[in-house]
Amino acid sequence: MDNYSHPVSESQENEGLGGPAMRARSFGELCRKAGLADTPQRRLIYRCLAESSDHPTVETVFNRVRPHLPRVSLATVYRNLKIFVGAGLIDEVAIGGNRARYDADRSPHHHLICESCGEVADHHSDSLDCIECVGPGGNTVGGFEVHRSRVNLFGLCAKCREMTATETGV
Amino acid sequence: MDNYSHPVSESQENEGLGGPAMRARSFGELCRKAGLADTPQRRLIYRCLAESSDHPTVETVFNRVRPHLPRVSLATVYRNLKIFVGAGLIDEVAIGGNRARYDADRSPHHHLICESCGEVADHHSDSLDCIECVGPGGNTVGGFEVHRSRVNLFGLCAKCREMTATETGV
DNA sequence: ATGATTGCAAATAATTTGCAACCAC
DNA sequence: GTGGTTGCAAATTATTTGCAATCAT
Repeated sequence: MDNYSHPVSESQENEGLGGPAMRARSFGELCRKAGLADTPQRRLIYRCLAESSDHPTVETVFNRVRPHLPRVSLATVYRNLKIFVGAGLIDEVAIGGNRARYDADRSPHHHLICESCGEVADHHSDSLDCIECVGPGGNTVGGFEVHRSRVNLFGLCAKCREMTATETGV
Repeated sequence: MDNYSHPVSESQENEGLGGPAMRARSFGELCRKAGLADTPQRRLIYRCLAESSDHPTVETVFNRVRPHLPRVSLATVYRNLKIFVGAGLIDEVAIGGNRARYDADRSPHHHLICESCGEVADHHSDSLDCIECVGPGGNTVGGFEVHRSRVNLFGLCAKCREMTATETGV
Protein backbone atom coordinates (compact mmCIF):
# COMPACT_ATOMS: atom_id res chain seq x y z
CA MET A 1 0.00 0.00 0.00
CA ASP A 2 2.71 2.45 -0.85
CA ASN A 3 0.58 4.30 -3.38
CA TYR A 4 -1.59 7.36 -3.28
CA SER A 5 -5.24 7.10 -4.09
CA HIS A 6 -6.33 10.69 -3.78
CA PRO A 7 -4.09 13.59 -4.72
CA VAL A 8 -4.01 16.57 -2.42
CA SER A 9 -1.88 19.14 -4.21
CA GLU A 10 -3.44 22.39 -5.31
CA SER A 11 -7.09 21.72 -4.61
CA GLN A 12 -9.18 24.64 -3.44
CA GLU A 13 -11.06 22.76 -0.75
CA ASN A 14 -10.43 22.95 2.92
CA GLU A 15 -9.27 19.52 4.01
CA GLY A 16 -10.62 19.52 7.52
CA LEU A 17 -9.96 21.17 10.84
CA GLY A 18 -6.75 21.16 12.76
CA GLY A 19 -4.20 20.75 9.99
CA PRO A 20 -2.19 23.42 8.24
CA ALA A 21 -4.98 23.33 5.65
CA MET A 22 -6.93 25.50 8.05
CA ARG A 23 -4.52 28.30 7.33
CA ALA A 24 -3.36 27.59 3.78
CA ARG A 25 -5.45 26.33 0.91
CA SER A 26 -2.67 24.74 -1.04
CA PHE A 27 0.83 23.49 -0.66
CA GLY A 28 2.02 26.43 -2.73
CA GLU A 29 0.53 28.82 -0.22
CA LEU A 30 2.05 26.82 2.61
CA CYS A 31 5.46 27.21 0.96
CA ARG A 32 5.07 30.90 0.32
CA LYS A 33 4.29 31.48 3.97
CA ALA A 34 7.33 29.52 4.97
CA GLY A 35 9.56 31.21 2.40
CA LEU A 36 10.19 27.93 0.60
CA ALA A 37 10.14 27.20 -3.09
CA ASP A 38 7.27 25.01 -4.22
CA THR A 39 8.96 22.05 -5.89
CA PRO A 40 7.49 18.72 -7.03
CA GLN A 41 9.74 16.91 -4.57
CA ARG A 42 8.45 18.94 -1.65
CA ARG A 43 4.89 18.63 -2.75
CA LEU A 44 5.10 14.85 -2.92
CA ILE A 45 6.99 14.49 0.33
CA TYR A 46 4.45 16.62 2.13
CA ARG A 47 1.55 14.85 0.48
CA CYS A 48 2.93 11.48 1.46
CA LEU A 49 2.96 12.53 5.10
CA ALA A 50 -0.42 14.20 4.97
CA GLU A 51 -1.93 10.97 3.70
CA SER A 52 -0.11 8.68 6.13
CA SER A 53 -1.19 7.88 9.62
CA ASP A 54 1.69 5.55 10.35
CA HIS A 55 4.38 8.09 11.23
CA PRO A 56 6.73 6.95 8.51
CA THR A 57 10.49 6.93 8.72
CA VAL A 58 12.57 8.84 6.21
CA GLU A 59 13.13 5.73 4.17
CA THR A 60 9.43 4.91 4.09
CA VAL A 61 8.65 8.37 2.80
CA PHE A 62 11.38 7.93 0.21
CA ASN A 63 9.92 4.63 -0.96
CA ARG A 64 6.44 6.09 -1.21
CA VAL A 65 7.56 9.11 -3.16
CA ARG A 66 9.81 7.20 -5.54
CA PRO A 67 7.09 5.71 -7.77
CA HIS A 68 5.92 9.25 -8.50
CA LEU A 69 9.35 10.78 -8.91
CA PRO A 70 11.86 8.07 -9.79
CA ARG A 71 14.85 10.40 -9.72
CA VAL A 72 14.22 11.71 -6.22
CA SER A 73 17.11 11.16 -3.86
CA LEU A 74 17.15 10.04 -0.27
CA ALA A 75 19.13 13.15 0.63
CA THR A 76 16.33 15.34 -0.66
CA VAL A 77 13.86 13.53 1.54
CA TYR A 78 16.10 13.89 4.58
CA ARG A 79 16.70 17.56 3.80
CA ASN A 80 13.09 18.49 3.28
CA LEU A 81 11.69 16.63 6.23
CA LYS A 82 14.09 18.62 8.43
CA ILE A 83 13.14 21.82 6.64
CA PHE A 84 9.44 21.11 7.09
CA VAL A 85 9.96 20.52 10.79
CA GLY A 86 11.86 23.80 11.07
CA ALA A 87 9.09 25.59 9.23
CA GLY A 88 6.44 24.09 11.46
CA LEU A 89 4.71 22.19 8.66
CA ILE A 90 5.21 18.79 10.24
CA ASP A 91 6.43 17.29 13.51
CA GLU A 92 9.17 14.87 14.28
CA VAL A 93 7.55 12.40 16.63
CA ALA A 94 9.41 11.23 19.71
CA ILE A 95 8.55 7.58 20.04
CA GLY A 96 11.93 5.94 20.54
CA GLY A 97 13.83 3.70 18.21
CA ASN A 98 16.86 4.72 16.24
CA ARG A 99 15.16 6.23 13.23
CA ALA A 100 13.43 9.57 12.93
CA ARG A 101 9.70 9.44 12.31
CA TYR A 102 7.47 12.20 11.03
CA ASP A 103 3.86 13.23 11.27
CA ALA A 104 1.96 15.87 9.31
CA ASP A 105 -0.88 15.84 11.82
CA ARG A 106 0.00 18.76 14.06
CA SER A 107 -3.28 18.72 15.94
CA PRO A 108 -2.95 17.69 19.57
CA HIS A 109 -2.90 13.93 19.65
CA HIS A 110 -1.04 11.11 21.26
CA HIS A 111 0.54 7.80 20.44
CA LEU A 112 -0.13 4.17 21.25
CA ILE A 113 3.14 2.32 20.88
CA CYS A 114 3.11 -1.45 20.81
CA GLU A 115 6.03 -2.84 22.80
CA SER A 116 5.82 -6.10 20.89
CA CYS A 117 5.62 -5.17 17.21
CA GLY A 118 6.62 -1.51 17.38
CA GLU A 119 3.51 -0.29 15.60
CA VAL A 120 2.46 3.26 16.37
CA ALA A 121 -1.17 4.34 16.29
CA ASP A 122 -2.66 7.77 16.80
CA HIS A 123 -4.78 8.38 19.83
CA HIS A 124 -7.03 11.41 19.96
CA SER A 125 -8.28 12.19 23.43
CA ASP A 126 -9.71 15.39 24.80
CA SER A 127 -8.76 14.50 28.33
CA LEU A 128 -5.13 13.89 27.40
CA ASP A 129 -5.01 17.13 25.44
CA CYS A 130 -5.94 18.99 28.61
CA ILE A 131 -2.53 18.24 30.01
CA GLU A 132 -1.29 21.24 28.14
CA CYS A 133 -3.16 23.50 30.50
CA VAL A 134 -0.58 22.95 33.18
CA GLY A 135 -1.42 25.44 35.88
CA PRO A 136 -3.38 28.54 36.73
CA GLY A 137 -0.40 30.86 36.28
CA GLY A 138 -0.04 29.92 32.62
CA ASN A 139 1.68 27.01 30.98
CA THR A 140 4.71 27.03 33.19
CA VAL A 141 6.04 24.26 35.38
CA GLY A 142 9.03 25.22 37.49
CA GLY A 143 10.87 27.63 35.25
CA PHE A 144 9.90 25.65 32.16
CA GLU A 145 7.47 27.18 29.68
CA VAL A 146 5.31 24.43 28.17
CA HIS A 147 4.35 24.82 24.52
CA ARG A 148 2.82 21.46 23.83
CA SER A 149 2.52 18.02 25.32
CA ARG A 150 2.48 14.59 23.84
CA VAL A 151 1.55 11.42 25.63
CA ASN A 152 3.08 8.10 24.70
CA LEU A 153 1.09 5.08 25.84
CA PHE A 154 3.21 1.95 25.75
CA GLY A 155 1.62 -1.48 25.75
CA LEU A 156 0.25 -4.19 23.49
CA CYS A 157 -1.78 -3.58 20.37
CA ALA A 158 -4.89 -5.66 19.72
CA LYS A 159 -3.07 -7.85 17.20
CA CYS A 160 -0.24 -8.71 19.57
CA ARG A 161 -2.61 -9.26 22.46
CA GLU A 162 -4.39 -11.92 20.47
CA MET A 163 -1.14 -13.63 19.59
CA THR A 164 -0.03 -13.70 23.21
CA ALA A 165 -3.41 -15.01 24.30
CA THR A 166 -3.28 -17.80 21.73
CA GLU A 167 0.22 -18.86 22.68
CA THR A 168 -0.49 -19.07 26.38
CA GLY A 169 -3.82 -20.73 25.77
CA VAL A 170 -5.76 -18.02 27.60
CA MET B 1 31.26 16.80 35.91
CA ASP B 2 31.82 13.42 34.38
CA ASN B 3 33.06 11.88 37.62
CA TYR B 4 31.44 9.96 40.39
CA SER B 5 31.47 11.26 43.91
CA HIS B 6 29.69 8.46 45.73
CA PRO B 7 30.06 4.84 44.77
CA VAL B 8 26.96 2.70 44.75
CA SER B 9 28.15 -0.83 44.09
CA GLU B 10 27.68 -3.49 46.71
CA SER B 11 26.47 -1.43 49.64
CA GLN B 12 23.88 -3.01 51.91
CA GLU B 13 21.70 0.07 52.24
CA ASN B 14 18.45 0.60 50.48
CA GLU B 15 18.92 3.53 48.11
CA GLY B 16 15.44 4.97 48.18
CA LEU B 17 11.96 4.12 46.99
CA GLY B 18 10.87 3.49 43.49
CA GLY B 19 14.08 2.21 41.93
CA PRO B 20 15.15 -1.34 41.43
CA ALA B 21 16.94 -0.94 44.75
CA MET B 22 13.58 -1.53 46.33
CA ARG B 23 13.76 -5.12 45.16
CA ALA B 24 17.48 -5.77 45.04
CA ARG B 25 20.08 -4.64 47.56
CA SER B 26 23.03 -4.66 45.23
CA PHE B 27 23.92 -4.70 41.61
CA GLY B 28 25.08 -8.28 42.00
CA GLU B 29 21.63 -9.28 43.17
CA LEU B 30 20.09 -7.34 40.31
CA CYS B 31 22.23 -9.32 37.89
CA ARG B 32 21.48 -12.66 39.45
CA LYS B 33 17.76 -11.99 39.13
CA ALA B 34 18.22 -11.06 35.50
CA GLY B 35 20.48 -14.02 34.79
CA LEU B 36 23.39 -11.76 33.91
CA ALA B 37 27.00 -12.01 34.97
CA ASP B 38 28.11 -9.30 37.34
CA THR B 39 31.05 -7.66 35.57
CA PRO B 40 32.89 -4.43 36.38
CA GLN B 41 31.79 -2.97 33.07
CA ARG B 42 28.14 -3.62 33.79
CA ARG B 43 28.42 -2.35 37.30
CA LEU B 44 29.91 0.95 36.15
CA ILE B 45 27.52 1.40 33.28
CA TYR B 46 24.57 0.85 35.54
CA ARG B 47 26.01 3.06 38.23
CA CYS B 48 26.59 5.86 35.76
CA LEU B 49 22.94 5.79 34.79
CA ALA B 50 21.68 5.47 38.33
CA GLU B 51 23.61 8.61 39.25
CA SER B 52 22.61 10.61 36.18
CA SER B 53 19.45 12.61 35.78
CA ASP B 54 20.25 13.85 32.31
CA HIS B 55 19.21 10.81 30.26
CA PRO B 56 22.63 10.32 28.75
CA THR B 57 23.33 9.04 25.27
CA VAL B 58 25.45 5.94 24.75
CA GLU B 59 28.50 8.03 24.09
CA THR B 60 28.00 10.08 27.24
CA VAL B 61 27.78 6.91 29.30
CA PHE B 62 30.94 5.69 27.59
CA ASN B 63 32.80 8.91 28.42
CA ARG B 64 31.70 8.77 32.03
CA VAL B 65 32.69 5.16 32.48
CA ARG B 66 36.04 5.48 30.73
CA PRO B 67 37.95 7.23 33.53
CA HIS B 68 37.11 4.28 35.78
CA LEU B 69 37.76 1.58 33.23
CA PRO B 70 40.09 2.89 30.53
CA ARG B 71 39.92 -0.27 28.45
CA VAL B 72 36.13 -0.34 28.19
CA SER B 73 34.85 -0.30 24.64
CA LEU B 74 31.98 1.60 23.10
CA ALA B 75 30.56 -1.70 21.84
CA THR B 76 30.32 -2.98 25.39
CA VAL B 77 28.37 0.09 26.41
CA TYR B 78 26.00 -0.28 23.47
CA ARG B 79 25.57 -3.98 24.15
CA ASN B 80 24.88 -3.65 27.83
CA LEU B 81 22.51 -0.74 27.62
CA LYS B 82 20.39 -2.84 25.26
CA ILE B 83 20.70 -5.84 27.56
CA PHE B 84 19.67 -3.74 30.57
CA VAL B 85 16.63 -2.49 28.70
CA GLY B 86 15.69 -6.04 27.79
CA ALA B 87 16.10 -7.12 31.39
CA GLY B 88 13.95 -4.25 32.64
CA LEU B 89 16.76 -2.63 34.62
CA ILE B 90 16.61 0.65 32.72
CA ASP B 91 14.45 2.37 30.12
CA GLU B 92 15.23 3.76 26.73
CA VAL B 93 13.56 7.15 26.74
CA ALA B 94 11.58 8.32 23.74
CA ILE B 95 12.37 11.98 23.41
CA GLY B 96 13.29 12.35 19.76
CA GLY B 97 16.65 13.14 18.26
CA ASN B 98 18.79 10.64 16.45
CA ARG B 99 20.62 9.14 19.39
CA ALA B 100 19.31 6.66 21.91
CA ARG B 101 19.02 7.96 25.46
CA TYR B 102 18.70 5.96 28.65
CA ASP B 103 17.28 6.38 32.11
CA ALA B 104 17.69 4.22 35.19
CA ASP B 105 14.76 5.87 36.91
CA ARG B 106 11.91 3.49 36.15
CA SER B 107 9.44 5.17 38.45
CA PRO B 108 6.56 6.92 36.68
CA HIS B 109 7.80 10.29 35.59
CA HIS B 110 7.80 12.57 32.62
CA HIS B 111 10.09 14.76 30.60
CA LEU B 112 10.48 18.46 29.98
CA ILE B 113 12.22 18.85 26.64
CA CYS B 114 13.63 22.22 25.69
CA GLU B 115 12.99 22.94 22.04
CA SER B 116 15.82 25.42 21.99
CA CYS B 117 18.78 23.70 23.63
CA GLY B 118 17.54 20.11 23.65
CA GLU B 119 18.03 19.66 27.39
CA VAL B 120 15.83 17.06 29.02
CA ALA B 121 14.68 17.39 32.61
CA ASP B 122 12.64 14.99 34.70
CA HIS B 123 9.20 15.98 35.78
CA HIS B 124 7.50 14.11 38.57
CA SER B 125 3.79 14.75 38.77
CA ASP B 126 1.08 12.72 40.42
CA SER B 127 -1.60 14.14 38.16
CA LEU B 128 0.30 13.15 35.02
CA ASP B 129 0.96 9.70 36.43
CA CYS B 130 -2.80 9.20 36.70
CA ILE B 131 -3.03 9.04 32.94
CA GLU B 132 -2.14 5.40 33.24
CA CYS B 133 -5.53 4.70 34.74
CA VAL B 134 -7.15 5.00 31.36
CA GLY B 135 -10.69 3.83 31.89
CA PRO B 136 -13.06 2.01 34.18
CA GLY B 137 -12.80 -1.26 32.22
CA GLY B 138 -9.08 -1.58 32.90
CA ASN B 139 -6.12 -0.08 31.12
CA THR B 140 -7.43 -0.59 27.65
CA VAL B 141 -8.14 1.99 24.99
CA GLY B 142 -9.69 0.65 21.82
CA GLY B 143 -8.11 -2.77 21.56
CA PHE B 144 -4.82 -1.49 22.94
CA GLU B 145 -3.65 -2.63 26.36
CA VAL B 146 -1.82 0.19 28.10
CA HIS B 147 1.14 -0.78 30.29
CA ARG B 148 2.63 2.60 31.02
CA SER B 149 2.44 6.18 29.89
CA ARG B 150 5.02 8.87 29.50
CA VAL B 151 4.30 12.51 28.91
CA ASN B 152 6.70 14.69 26.96
CA LEU B 153 6.28 18.41 27.59
CA PHE B 154 7.96 20.44 24.87
CA GLY B 155 8.81 24.07 25.42
CA LEU B 156 11.53 26.40 26.68
CA CYS B 157 13.69 25.77 29.72
CA ALA B 158 14.32 28.56 32.20
CA LYS B 159 17.80 29.20 30.80
CA CYS B 160 16.59 29.58 27.22
CA ARG B 161 13.64 31.69 28.28
CA GLU B 162 16.01 34.17 29.88
CA MET B 163 18.16 34.30 26.78
CA THR B 164 15.16 34.95 24.55
CA ALA B 165 13.89 37.64 26.91
CA THR B 166 17.27 39.37 26.94
CA GLU B 167 17.57 39.33 23.16
CA THR B 168 14.17 40.81 22.54
CA GLY B 169 14.59 43.33 25.32
CA VAL B 170 11.55 42.08 27.21
C1' DA C 1 36.03 -26.13 33.08
C1' DT C 2 32.48 -23.81 30.68
C1' DG C 3 29.88 -20.58 28.84
C1' DA C 4 29.14 -15.64 29.03
C1' DT C 5 31.35 -11.32 28.24
C1' DT C 6 34.81 -8.33 26.63
C1' DG C 7 37.77 -5.45 23.34
C1' DC C 8 38.96 -4.73 18.97
C1' DA C 9 38.23 -4.10 14.27
C1' DA C 10 35.38 -4.33 10.61
C1' DA C 11 30.63 -4.09 8.93
C1' DT C 12 26.27 -2.05 8.55
C1' DA C 13 22.78 1.53 9.17
C1' DA C 14 21.40 6.35 9.57
C1' DT C 15 22.14 10.95 8.48
C1' DT C 16 24.61 14.94 6.59
C1' DT C 17 27.29 17.61 3.32
C1' DG C 18 29.95 19.51 -0.99
C1' DC C 19 29.13 20.67 -5.35
C1' DA C 20 27.76 21.18 -10.20
C1' DA C 21 23.50 21.06 -12.79
C1' DC C 22 18.80 22.56 -12.73
C1' DC C 23 14.49 24.75 -11.59
C1' DA C 24 11.24 28.21 -9.32
C1' DC C 25 10.40 32.75 -8.98
C1' DG D 1 19.05 36.11 -14.28
C1' DT D 2 19.56 34.74 -9.52
C1' DG D 3 19.36 32.22 -5.67
C1' DG D 4 17.30 28.23 -3.87
C1' DT D 5 16.93 23.29 -4.65
C1' DT D 6 18.16 18.89 -6.47
C1' DG D 7 20.81 14.48 -7.35
C1' DC D 8 24.80 12.22 -6.79
C1' DA D 9 28.69 10.68 -4.38
C1' DA D 10 31.39 10.96 -0.58
C1' DA D 11 31.74 11.93 4.32
C1' DT D 12 30.05 11.57 9.01
C1' DT D 13 27.75 9.74 12.68
C1' DA D 14 25.33 5.95 15.02
C1' DT D 15 24.92 1.24 15.90
C1' DT D 16 25.83 -3.72 15.34
C1' DT D 17 28.50 -7.89 14.72
C1' DG D 18 32.39 -11.65 14.26
C1' DC D 19 35.81 -13.47 16.74
C1' DA D 20 39.70 -14.65 19.72
C1' DA D 21 41.03 -13.65 24.37
C1' DT D 22 39.43 -13.15 29.05
C1' DC D 23 36.51 -13.32 33.01
C1' DA D 24 32.59 -14.90 36.17
C1' DT D 25 30.60 -18.61 38.15
